[in-house]
Amino acid sequence: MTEHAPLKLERFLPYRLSILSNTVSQAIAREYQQEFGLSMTEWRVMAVLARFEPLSAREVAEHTAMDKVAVSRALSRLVDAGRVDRERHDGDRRRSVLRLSEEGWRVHDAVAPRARKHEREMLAQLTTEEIDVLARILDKLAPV
Amino acid sequence: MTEHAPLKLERFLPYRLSILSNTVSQAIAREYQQEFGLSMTEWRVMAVLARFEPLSAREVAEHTAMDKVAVSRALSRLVDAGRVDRERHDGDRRRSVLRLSEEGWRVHDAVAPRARKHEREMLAQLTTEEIDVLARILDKLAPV
DNA sequence: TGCAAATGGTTACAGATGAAACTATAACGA
DNA sequence: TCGTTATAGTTTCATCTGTAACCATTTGCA
Repeated sequence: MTEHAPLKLERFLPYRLSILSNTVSQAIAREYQQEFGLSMTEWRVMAVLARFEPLSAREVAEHTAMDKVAVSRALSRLVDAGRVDRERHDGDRRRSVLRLSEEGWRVHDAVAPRARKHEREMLAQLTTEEIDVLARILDKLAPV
Repeated sequence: MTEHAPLKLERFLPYRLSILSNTVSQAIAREYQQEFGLSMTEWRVMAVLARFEPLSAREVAEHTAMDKVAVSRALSRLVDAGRVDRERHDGDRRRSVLRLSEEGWRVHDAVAPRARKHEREMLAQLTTEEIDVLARILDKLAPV
C-alpha cells in the first residue's frame, strides 16, 4: 500500500491562524455590525481616517491594506451614511479629500473602545511573555 | 477641542492577525488554485478526508470549522471533479459516506507537500522559541 | 504644444459566502 | 402507530469580494 502522509489540518499553522483570525474578527465585526450597520471594511476606513485625515482614497487603501475597489465601495457607503465628508482635491481633481464627519466621529468614539476591549480580552488569556513574542512574530511576518 | 483617541490600526492585534492570515492563506491558495483549480475550502475538505475518511458531510464540517453549506458546495464540486466518492450511508440514508477517489488522492499527494513547504518557509523566519510560543498561543486562543 | 502613459477612482461582471428556507429521512414520545 | 421534533444535506437569495474594464484627469516627454 502506498504512503499518503495526510496533512494534519488541526496542526497546520496557516489553517490555525485563519481560524483564529476569523473568530476574533467576526466577534468584533458582529458587534459594530449590529449596532451601527458598519462592516469591517467600513470600520477600517473610519479608523485610518480618524488617525490620519485628511486622506485620499488611495492613501486609505495603503493604510488599510485593502484594495482600491473595496475602499471605494466602503467610502460610498460611508459618505451616503453621512459618516465621511468627501471633497475634491484642489490641485488634483482626480483625488478626493476625505474626513470623518461629526457623525463619523461619534461612531468612531463609540466603536473604538469596544474594539480595544476585544483586544484586551484576547490578550488577557496570554502571559506577558506570550504577548511580547506575539508582537515580535507579527512584526516579522506581517510588517505594517 | 475634544479628545478622540483614534485606534492605531497598524498596532491593533485583530487587524494584524487578519492581515497575516490573509497573506499566508492567499499565497498558498493561489498555488493550488492555479495548478489544480482547487479552492481553499475544497482543499480543506480533501485534507480532512485524507486523514479521517470515511466521513459524513457533517463530520467534515466539524473537522474543517466550515459551515455545512460551504461543505456541501465544496463537496458537490469535488464529486463532480471526480476527486471525492460519495455514497449513501447504509443505516441512515440521510447521511453521505465520503472518501477521496484515486484521483483525489493524487491531487492530495501533490498539494500536501506544497502546503507544508509554505508552512516551513513561514516558520523559517522565526526562532525556535518564537515557534514554540506561537504554538502555545494558538492552543490557548484557537483550540481545535 | 500634443499625445501616450500613468494615476485616482468607479462600474460591471463573475464567483464566493452566510442566513434562512426547504426536502428527505430518522428518532422520539404519547 | 401516528404525529412531532431533530438531523443530514441542498437550494435560494441577498450580500460581498476580486478582477478587469472603464472614465477622467494629470504627467511625461517627443
